[in-house]
Amino acid sequence: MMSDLPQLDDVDRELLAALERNSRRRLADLGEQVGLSAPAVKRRIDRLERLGVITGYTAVIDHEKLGWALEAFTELRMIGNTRLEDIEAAARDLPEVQQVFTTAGDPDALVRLRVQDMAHLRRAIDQLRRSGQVTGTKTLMVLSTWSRADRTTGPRPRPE
Amino acid sequence: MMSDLPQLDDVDRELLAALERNSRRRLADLGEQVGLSAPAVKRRIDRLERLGVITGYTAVIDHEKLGWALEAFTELRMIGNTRLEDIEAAARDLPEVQQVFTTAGDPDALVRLRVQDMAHLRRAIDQLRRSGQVTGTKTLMVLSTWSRADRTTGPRPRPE
DNA sequence: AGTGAAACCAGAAGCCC
DNA sequence: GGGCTTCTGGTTTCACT
Repeated sequence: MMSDLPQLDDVDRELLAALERNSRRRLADLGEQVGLSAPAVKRRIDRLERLGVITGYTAVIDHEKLGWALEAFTELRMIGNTRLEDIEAAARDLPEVQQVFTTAGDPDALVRLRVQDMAHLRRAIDQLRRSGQVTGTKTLMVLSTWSRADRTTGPRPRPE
Repeated sequence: MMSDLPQLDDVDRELLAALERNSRRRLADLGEQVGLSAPAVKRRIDRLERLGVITGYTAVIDHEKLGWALEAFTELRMIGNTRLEDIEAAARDLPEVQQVFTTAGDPDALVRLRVQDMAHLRRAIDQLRRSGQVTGTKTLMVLSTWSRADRTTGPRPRPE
């Protein structure tokens, strides 16, 4: 996975930042912001996709409005010979799992969970303990979340 | 923030899942998948946006390809009278901070950092310690990351 | 690489069921 | 609430610089 860095200029970086904030801006809008025409912007974006700098486009969902109101972090500790990718693979099968981070050091992994209520959380943690070779967990309730990626401007224009 | 839950049916949920995977599918495509016409899909999406279930649309960026190859979690401990929102506000000003979670329990907050190298990480942690009323930090290097939101299908079709 | 004009096609709106 | 048709306008391609 030794991806050498593509050559990007300031315009590319500005486009990336704009698309991260709102991936549905019009090509002409983006062009106005960075000082290019719409076709030029399109070719830039195509290139960024081809290079793998942009890996996809996603809708930001407010899971609280779907009834999944609780969030928690669970630290996982595994038996010694567990491979990192197995930890990750086991955890991400659960729909409650939003993110998995394998780490160097004491907890072997951090799992971010989204659940509907405490009973649901208990079930999810039980599942985690069952799957794989977990030797122990420690769970931390989340009181508030802030994500840079979620700092999108509201879905006003909606070209797509 | 007591948002009562909007009434969503299975089609809504299927649309949300599809848009989370790829927010740039054509309305007609989405309609084919869920068994509706394109205008009907548009009305559904408009409603989901209006309800605040969909809060935005963002491009998924591979920060490793931008040279920000290292990731870390830093646990923050603050002096007793620090307000949660102040913790969050202080951390998110740093460009290195990707996510901030305030928690109930031992660490007061978890901060996910993205940096270019170890020197950069040291500077970011120093900043965190300076800003706000941090009494201590403990940092964990991340070996691998998996995010449900990043499981987008590649940017093939590109309507917008 | 970028611009500008033209063609094409997806999205938005109106209307009827 | 959904489908169909029309029309608007953004995206895309092409020719040129």
